[in-house]
Amino acid sequence: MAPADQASPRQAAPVLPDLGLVDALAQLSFLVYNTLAEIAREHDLSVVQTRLLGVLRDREPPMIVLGQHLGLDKSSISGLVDRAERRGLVTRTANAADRRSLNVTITDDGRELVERVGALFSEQLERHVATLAPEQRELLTRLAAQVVGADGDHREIDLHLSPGP
Amino acid sequence: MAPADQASPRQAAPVLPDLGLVDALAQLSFLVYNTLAEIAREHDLSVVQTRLLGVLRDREPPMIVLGQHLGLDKSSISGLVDRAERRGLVTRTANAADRRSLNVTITDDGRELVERVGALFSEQLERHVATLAPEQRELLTRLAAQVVGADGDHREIDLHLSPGP
DNA sequence: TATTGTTATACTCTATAACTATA
DNA sequence: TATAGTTATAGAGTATAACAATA
Repeated sequence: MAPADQASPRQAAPVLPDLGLVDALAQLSFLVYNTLAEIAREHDLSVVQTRLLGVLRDREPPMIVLGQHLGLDKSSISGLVDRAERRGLVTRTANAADRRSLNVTITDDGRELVERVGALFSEQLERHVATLAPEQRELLTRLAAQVVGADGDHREIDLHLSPGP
Repeated sequence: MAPADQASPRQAAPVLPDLGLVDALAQLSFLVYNTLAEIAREHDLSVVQTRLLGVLRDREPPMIVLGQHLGLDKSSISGLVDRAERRGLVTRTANAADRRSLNVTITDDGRELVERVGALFSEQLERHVATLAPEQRELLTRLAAQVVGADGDHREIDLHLSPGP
């Protein structure tokens, strides 16, 4: 490519679009969402399947609770778990306390898969923020956390990616 | 941070989760995405239908170009436009320069709808960042814009919501 | 009676492959 | 031949409604 003149991005100056808060947030979110969707797809997962596995990393909830975590109807969960189970990523297990209920458990394969996807997602996101200086990253983290923390009803994404310091 | 003591959120302090950058970004993005999805759904729109209308606000592209904007195969665009056209939100019009091609145009109804959804999305997002001080909002905007601007291939969300000052 | 989960049904969204009509 | 668009088909994902089993 290299259109040389016309718009000569000589070097560093990335020609930042002058966005308002709402547009900037919308575009950032879209970028992040697409990043996850793309990596998931490369592993034959949808975003919702990835979220399913993410939730199950540290829980073995009954179907109905899973539905609450993911914001889905129980009939949607049935199908979702069907497909994941068919692929050997999760299993349904009996619930000792209530015989109507079934717990959903991630398998070793499922765990391995979600960890791989999570790691790649994390790497890619790091690449996206690579132009930020350390203090800026720190700042962005705090601001994002504050906005998220101020929200009440909080659907799950829950890939808890950062291994933490 | 200042985690007060174990778990006594005396008052204002919203007990911010101590997230890493990646988790904070993921959760923020998820929050924003869900906000749009929910408002769209209340208007019988999916996120992709909303994006379709958003793109068409200032363009009348041929189907194939629409597919490039939205990152979809031409067959997916056919169906998408079919359903939107059936609802009277867009129309297909002849392309003078190439008789194989059809331009897609938003209707007045479509425009009205996407503007309503965009306004509500904007309001809701403003509510989400309401806990930020003006300088923080300014900062978040700049940081988000910088991350977005550093990205190359940029799929469209394009609701250009902020009427701008 | 109420709740947990499944199934039947219907619709959107997506892609691949085969097709038509232009170019 | 190559490109723009449609259609047929297949599958995921979603919800509503009706159902069975259990509480």
